[in-house]
Parts: sequence; structure tokens; C-alpha cells
Amino acid sequence: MSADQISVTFAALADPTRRAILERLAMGEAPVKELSVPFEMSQPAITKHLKVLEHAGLISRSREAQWRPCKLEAKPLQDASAWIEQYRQFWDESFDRLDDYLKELQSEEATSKEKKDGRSTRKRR
Amino acid sequence: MSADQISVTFAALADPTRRAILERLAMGEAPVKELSVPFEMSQPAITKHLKVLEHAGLISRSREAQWRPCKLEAKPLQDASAWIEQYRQFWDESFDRLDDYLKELQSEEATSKEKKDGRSTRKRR
DNA sequence: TGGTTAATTAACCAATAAGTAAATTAATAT
DNA sequence: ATATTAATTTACTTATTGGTTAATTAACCA
Repeated sequence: MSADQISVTFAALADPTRRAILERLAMGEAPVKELSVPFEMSQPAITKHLKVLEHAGLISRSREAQWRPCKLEAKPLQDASAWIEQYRQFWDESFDRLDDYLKELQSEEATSKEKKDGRSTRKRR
Repeated sequence: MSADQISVTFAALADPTRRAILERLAMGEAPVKELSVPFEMSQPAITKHLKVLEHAGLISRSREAQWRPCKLEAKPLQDASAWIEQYRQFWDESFDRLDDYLKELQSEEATSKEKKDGRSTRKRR
């Protein structure tokens, strides 16, 4: 564990079991036993995957009696997403327009004014 | 190599050297020697990283005399991005508006009409 | 108390990953 | 032909990953 946070995040996402767990957790919290049901895999194996996810900050854990519910923590995904979005222009033809819209959205929220202008000056391809 | 494509993509992105190589290639094509300059690492090591990236479809390679230029191929990033975007609602407060905008954008492009309506009916949080 | 369920820990194994140094291939240049 | 430069291949080492089974901890239940 000397890797940077985004490396840890991508490494955690590189396993299909772990991604499936995250997808399940998007529906709501769940204890280990329940998470393990869809997989032909021992419970210790699931515990290990959960440790990887927890270490990556992608889940958090609490206690309820003998259960340890897992909860999705999507924050690291935001950074991963931001990294990938750098490259959107290389695949997305409508990148310019989306990019402009996001900038506009941001300035809208930052300044809370200029609600109905700007758009007319946007670049178009 | 029996993993699904998105696992291969995330695994390729989990290494900081490989991410740095992709960032360099976003500026334009480059041969192996040039790519290896910023790293304290032997050339065979770079060759290995390039193979991982090529195997993941994140770069392609050609030939020019004794050089093998590498070129960024961002397509797999689109799928990785799409996977992560599933979770945007868990971190992004303006998810609803962006989601609505993307839907609007899509229908705009599909139908090529209804250019200046819709926005007034969007959900707001 | 003892039994059951939930989950983790410990010890182990096989496969993969990330690096090295040395040898080899391929193209260019003299 | 030979030397140089670019890149890869080979063989090897070390650490990590993903899984196993068996034992242990922890909380609840009757």
C-alpha cells in the first residue's frame, strides 16, 4: 500500500466481483452474508474483497448486532471519473457542447446570476 | 487474460506509470524511447506497460522506420466512464439537472427539433 | 449455559504483476 | 559490411492477488 489513491480506486474497480458488490450496494446497505449470495465463492473471499473496497474508500462499515452492514461511498469514484473525463474529447463528438454546458452550469452556481445569456456565444462544431 | 474488457481497462488504469503514459499520449503520438524518459525505469519495463495498454485497447501502435509510435485510443475509457457514471447521483448534487440535460441533448440530436423548450420543466433539487 | 449465526483471522497455495539484466531483432547510417 | 539506435524477447526474482480450509471471535437466542 504505497500507491496513490486513484491507483487504489482503479485497482479496486478492476475486479468483477467487487464491481458487482458496488452495484448491489447502490440499491442500499447490506451485510456480508447477503452480499456473498450471488457468488460461488467462500465468505472469507468476500471479506477480502470488502477489505479492498473499504481500503479504497469505496464502502464504509458499521455494526448492527452480529451484522456488519456495508454502505456505498462513491466519493473516490468522483476522482476516478474526473481523471477519465480528461479524455472525453477523444471519444465524444459532442464534447465541446457538453464541456461548455458544464462550465456554464458551474458559473451559474458560483455567481447565482446571468441566468439566460451566454449560451448564444458557445462554440459549436 | 480471461477477464472482461472493463476489468482489463480498470486494471490498466490502476498503475500510475501507465496513466502518465496515457496523459503524455493525449498530447500526441510518441515512440517508446520518448515515453520512457520521465520514468526511472528500464525500457523493457516501459515495453511491458505499453503491452498492457495495448492489450486493453487504450493505445495502438504503428511503425516508422525503427520507431514504434504509440497512439492514444480512448474508446475503452468511454465504457469505463459509463460504468462510473452510474454512481454520479451518489456524489453529484447537480446530478438531476445534468442527467436531464443529457437526455434533452440526446433527444435533440435524435429528432433535430424542439430546440428551446423542455428546460423549463426540469426537476430541480 | 450452550448452540447458532455472522464475520473475521490465520495459514497456506497458485497465478499474476512489475521489475531487472542480458541477449536478440530490426532499421538506419556510414 | 559494420556500427548505432530503437525496441523487444527471454529468463529470472520478488511481491501481490485471489482464492481455499480450518479455527476463532462476537453477538444473539433459548
